[in-house]
Amino acid sequence: MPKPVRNGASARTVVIDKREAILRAATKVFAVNGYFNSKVSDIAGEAGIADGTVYLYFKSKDEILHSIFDRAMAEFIAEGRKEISEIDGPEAKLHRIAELHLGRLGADRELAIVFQVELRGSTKFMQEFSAAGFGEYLDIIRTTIADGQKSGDFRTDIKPVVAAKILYGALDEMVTNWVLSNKAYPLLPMAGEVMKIFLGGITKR
Amino acid sequence: MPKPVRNGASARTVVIDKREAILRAATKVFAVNGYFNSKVSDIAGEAGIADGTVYLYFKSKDEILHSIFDRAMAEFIAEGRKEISEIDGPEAKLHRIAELHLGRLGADRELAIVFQVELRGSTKFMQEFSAAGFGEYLDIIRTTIADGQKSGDFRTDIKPVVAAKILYGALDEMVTNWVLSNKAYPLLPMAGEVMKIFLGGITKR
Amino acid sequence: MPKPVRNGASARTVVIDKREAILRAATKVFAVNGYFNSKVSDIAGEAGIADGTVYLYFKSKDEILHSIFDRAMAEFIAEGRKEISEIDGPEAKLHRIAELHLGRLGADRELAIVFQVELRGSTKFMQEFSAAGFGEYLDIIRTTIADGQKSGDFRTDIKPVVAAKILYGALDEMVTNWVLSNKAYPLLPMAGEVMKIFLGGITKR
Amino acid sequence: MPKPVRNGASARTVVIDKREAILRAATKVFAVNGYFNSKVSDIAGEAGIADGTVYLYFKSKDEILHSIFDRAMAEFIAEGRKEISEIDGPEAKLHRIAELHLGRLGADRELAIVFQVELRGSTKFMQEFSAAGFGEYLDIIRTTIADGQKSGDFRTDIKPVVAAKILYGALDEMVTNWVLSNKAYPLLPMAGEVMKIFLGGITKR
DNA sequence: AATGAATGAGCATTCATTCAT
DNA sequence: TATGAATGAATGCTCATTCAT
Repeated sequence: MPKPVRNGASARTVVIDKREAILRAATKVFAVNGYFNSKVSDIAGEAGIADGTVYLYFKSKDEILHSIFDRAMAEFIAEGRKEISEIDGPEAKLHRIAELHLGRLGADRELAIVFQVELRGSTKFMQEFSAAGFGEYLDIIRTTIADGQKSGDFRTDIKPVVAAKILYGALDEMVTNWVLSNKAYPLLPMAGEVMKIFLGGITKR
Repeated sequence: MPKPVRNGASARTVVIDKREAILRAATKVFAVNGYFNSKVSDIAGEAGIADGTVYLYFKSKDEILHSIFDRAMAEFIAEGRKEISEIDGPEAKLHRIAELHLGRLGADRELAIVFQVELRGSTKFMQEFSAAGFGEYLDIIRTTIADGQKSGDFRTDIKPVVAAKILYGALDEMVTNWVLSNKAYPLLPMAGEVMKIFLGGITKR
Repeated sequence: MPKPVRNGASARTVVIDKREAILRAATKVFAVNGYFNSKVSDIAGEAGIADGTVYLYFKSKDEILHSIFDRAMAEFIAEGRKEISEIDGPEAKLHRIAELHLGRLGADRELAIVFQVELRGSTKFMQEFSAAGFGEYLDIIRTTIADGQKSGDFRTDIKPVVAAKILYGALDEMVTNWVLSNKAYPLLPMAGEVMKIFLGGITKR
Repeated sequence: MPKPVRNGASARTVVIDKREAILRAATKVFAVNGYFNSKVSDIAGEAGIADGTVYLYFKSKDEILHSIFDRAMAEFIAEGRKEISEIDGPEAKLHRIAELHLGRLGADRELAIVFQVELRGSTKFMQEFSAAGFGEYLDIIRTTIADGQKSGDFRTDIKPVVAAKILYGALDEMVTNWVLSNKAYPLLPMAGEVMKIFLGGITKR
């Protein structure tokens, strides 16, 4: 039942905006205080709405955290797939993944904090996380490496799964260090550093 | 409720034992439920003591988590230093570090869970963690790599700090994956896999 | 959402209909969940209107409960007065009252539940209830009994007020038992059972 | 592990006392405000303890209400059984039951309020109530009436179940009226009034 | 040292009511 | 009239910590 709309924005837009506002506010609040130390009223306050309103868009505090992850991970994966499909050569593809990974999180410190720190606050969540998007992400890397082996670019004496975890772990560590560091340095350039070593390790000589 | 003492253990020994018992119990409880979902009474119950007794050995629940880390990290570093001092060659040293890292955590799944998951539940804690032993651990790796560059074994176009983080990140990811995996596989052998790639990446050709 | 109107009903009629619909819906909802466990939105949903619309017809949730009682009690009393005025003899009059009481509630289980159970959820409400229609109802019974004493039909060594309460209590208990019983039996026939004993107790021998 | 006790009271006694204190406080608070309008902190305050302490003795607010009923009903039934076993003749037995019923509740107005009003605030509770002690109580009355029929004292053209409900309903109504009345009159004497009519109605002529 | 009963601050969530449209 | 999104006050319950014994 669409109500008359004054400007170009639809009623649906308003809803999306408020949902977005809550997610943004929650990301910020979680980043600063941690999930367990954040109160729902903090999130509502940050979003400029009443406490109860949060529950019109999310079922629980927990669901907010999940949504932050879901939304970001979906974008992450979609963007990743799209970009590497437009690039030729496994080395260039991996390089691009590393740039996307560090570029995206490096551009949104709060999101990075939630990803690196809060998301891991519980084994339960980590396992759901692992079962969901994370596995898919790791798979993109693994496949790219396997393709590189078939094309003769990469050493065949290494297991793609393991190599994928190593690359992910290296990138992840860059982010965690960056997040926890007090010094403000750009995260994106670390992609080159990581790839220099990683490609050195997997490329055929 | 003084327990009968078998050997000539002093009162001090009893204290140490009880402190140890609490830390062991807490590691187990934290591993299963997560830090925030664990009650002090759960820990006390697991340790077979009264709730209040916990506070004779630790100032707060938070301090217990810190102590778990402190104790493990101290052992970790001491053992690491000792072992690599007995080994010659930067490659062999790094290899030994990887083995120690995965060997130790692979032998104590509960400790591994607390390290990989619970320890990261708060930015605040992560920063303290970072400031403390973790930096020292990373430094051992960094120094070893720098030594390898001086000795001509490793490429000099990479920054030791970055390479150290990459190695740590790769090892860390192995542990996290192992912890979150439902399949029971040995963690230690992954050390070889990681080193195959990492050394390939930093060794001069 | 104006519904198509079949007959020449005025806007006023629509209002009355909606008010009725809310009361009917509320009776049903209260009967199932109890007053305190019923949400205004449940009532609105049952009535097929928006939550806010309820407040165009009733000032508060509390007022709805009052209105259910008021409306039913007014009907109850009016019908009672009318019927007993058409009947001769105090015994027959009391018998008719019992039949009306059990007949009416026996025909509307939901209303009966609200009367027997929900209406008594608060001392405050019970006192208002008592002060209002209930006293009037009891008075009809009392007067009939007093008349029977004057006419020489009933024993004069009993107080009409007490006897009236006893009859009301007996009928009320029949309803409560019927409401709470899982077995489906007709309530009306219990009127005869009650009167057999009650009249036996108050009739001159 | 009995701790040294100063006076004759055991540790167990202390617990019982506090549990009792909570039940007494809750009965008072429920009587004044009604169950749903009473806060757990009100009960704790009335009992002179901290809010959390309530939960050391009761699982929930709901359980407190149940316990009030359970305890009182158990006493009620035990006392009833004992007394009527010591009395001869069905008329005298029924008379004693009426006296006990009105005497007990007439001596504890708060308990009476909870019994008459709060206990009926929810269909669910009423059904549990019905299934539990209440049925047993009604059974005592029913059996006594049936015995009176066998002994030739009571009319045999009435069903004992129905007669039992009528007596209970009459007594119950006396209590409810007394509870809701603003005038302070003694409840116990009403027993005689009720029995005068009830026995008149069921006794053989 | 050890106990565990008692404390009370803290918080997610609900829902009656309002009001802009 | 009607709507239903938004509000925000209200509260049962938990659990880290204390302390009398």
